[in-house]
Amino acid sequence: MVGATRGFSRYPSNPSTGAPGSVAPIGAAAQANLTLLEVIRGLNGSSVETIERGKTIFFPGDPAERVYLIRRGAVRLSRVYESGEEITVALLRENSLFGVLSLLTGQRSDRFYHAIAFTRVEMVSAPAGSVRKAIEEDASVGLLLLQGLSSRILQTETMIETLTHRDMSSRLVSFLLVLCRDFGVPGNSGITIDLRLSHQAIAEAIGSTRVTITRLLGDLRQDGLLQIDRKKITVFDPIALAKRFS
Amino acid sequence: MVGATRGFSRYPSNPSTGAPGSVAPIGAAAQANLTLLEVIRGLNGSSVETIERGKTIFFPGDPAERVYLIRRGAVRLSRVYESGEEITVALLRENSLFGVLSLLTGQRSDRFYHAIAFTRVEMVSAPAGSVRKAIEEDASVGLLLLQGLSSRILQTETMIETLTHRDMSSRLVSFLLVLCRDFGVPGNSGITIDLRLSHQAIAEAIGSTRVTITRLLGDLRQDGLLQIDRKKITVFDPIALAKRFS
DNA sequence: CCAGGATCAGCAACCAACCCGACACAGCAC
DNA sequence: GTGCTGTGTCGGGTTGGTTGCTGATCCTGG
Repeated sequence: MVGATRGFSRYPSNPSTGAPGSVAPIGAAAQANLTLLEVIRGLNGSSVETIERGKTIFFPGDPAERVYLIRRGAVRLSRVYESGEEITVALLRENSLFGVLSLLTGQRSDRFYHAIAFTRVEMVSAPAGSVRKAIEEDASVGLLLLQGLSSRILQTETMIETLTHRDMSSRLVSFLLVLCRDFGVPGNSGITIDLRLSHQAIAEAIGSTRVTITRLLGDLRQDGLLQIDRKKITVFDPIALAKRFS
Repeated sequence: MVGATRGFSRYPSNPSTGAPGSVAPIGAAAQANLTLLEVIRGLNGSSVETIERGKTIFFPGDPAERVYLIRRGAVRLSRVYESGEEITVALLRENSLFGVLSLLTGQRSDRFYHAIAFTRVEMVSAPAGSVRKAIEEDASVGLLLLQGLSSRILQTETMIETLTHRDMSSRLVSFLLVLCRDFGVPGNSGITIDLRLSHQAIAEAIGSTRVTITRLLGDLRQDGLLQIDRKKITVFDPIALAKRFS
């Protein structure tokens, strides 16, 4: 253990959450080269669904009985308050697990988040009971799930990092970098975030307001750091953007 | 599915994260009534350690090779920036798993958080390899870990909720409620948060500054909502405190 | 293809919350 | 005693929330 002054980078470069679908298969199910997706699809009571953008996957208060895995698209977990205000708790990408609450105990429990399709979503799901049984029958299924959940935790924790920045500019920059990591597709002029993001949606994710996001995005665009074309943001150079931390 | 106007509460009352140690044992290891703690303690290469308050458990940059479970006390995961600024990513309580990064892939990876004992900590740990092997031998171990991780995710997500509040007052109140949930011990005059929290520590957890926390805590105390005795906060009535959301 | 509505982006003026810097003092350890 | 850490307080200045309005863009159904 050396001192406390090693290379701490502000750019979220968690190696393990870098590439979607990077979960390495290990164990018996893996020997057949099964991915988590194929495992879940093979379970009793599983289903494959396509959900249109904006449609609800589950409501708060619904019973938590299934586990979901995103095959394509993005899902937004949010919390709705009495005031009508809504905040985004997580933006889940391909290969993300959600609805894991249902795995927690044997007892019934209810969803407390609202899950909506942020884009058109293809996903597979299975009853929590089947998942539990599958784990007992084939331990490598447990391992796959474990790895999926671990990467969810890392994702969520980088989001916490983003949210503890005090000034909104840093917060926005940090969030954009997270989005590049999770939803970025490289192009010839930079990384394009493959989501149609309204300013309002960004505000709800980082705890700000629509007006502020408009202003800050305008600044970043004027400084030649990014470009917005039909609600899709292209970050020209993530490294340069990362220098924008205050 | 009924309408969108059901009882959304701002008070974090996630049933499944309510009581520490509420992970219900299911499966083969569980038939011997094994808890996650006993399972890990029984693994090859496991160790039981006691860490003094303020001591480091692992540094960023250290190789990620062990999985930890807190038996007693609290652990702080934080990120240190070049500027010397430090933010808290998670405050982990008894029965929380951490260091799960090491489970992710077969390859080597490095810690990117700093884990320090926030109180005196008793914990058990085991090499990631042993944990993997244990899962393969006994599937119910996987289930136990899965449940541990699920509850970590829920915990982290409520923290995100806390951090998306726009005004610091709401953020502080929300954080205090989270602390009551995770570290609260009921007494005759309310719930006491069993941590010695400096204002600075709170600021680092909710993305604010020491001065602001001092002011806001002063307000709450003056309004008869809480009491601070030798750095331990007692919330008289969480419900009343929850009304303090702006 | 176009009309009409809904959602979204951009802008300005106002104002307060809160960050910053600075300082004084209390408690505790050594 | 002397540090050290933590708490309490005060102004000045700025970020960013709020409100309100306008025009652009997108979507849908005729």
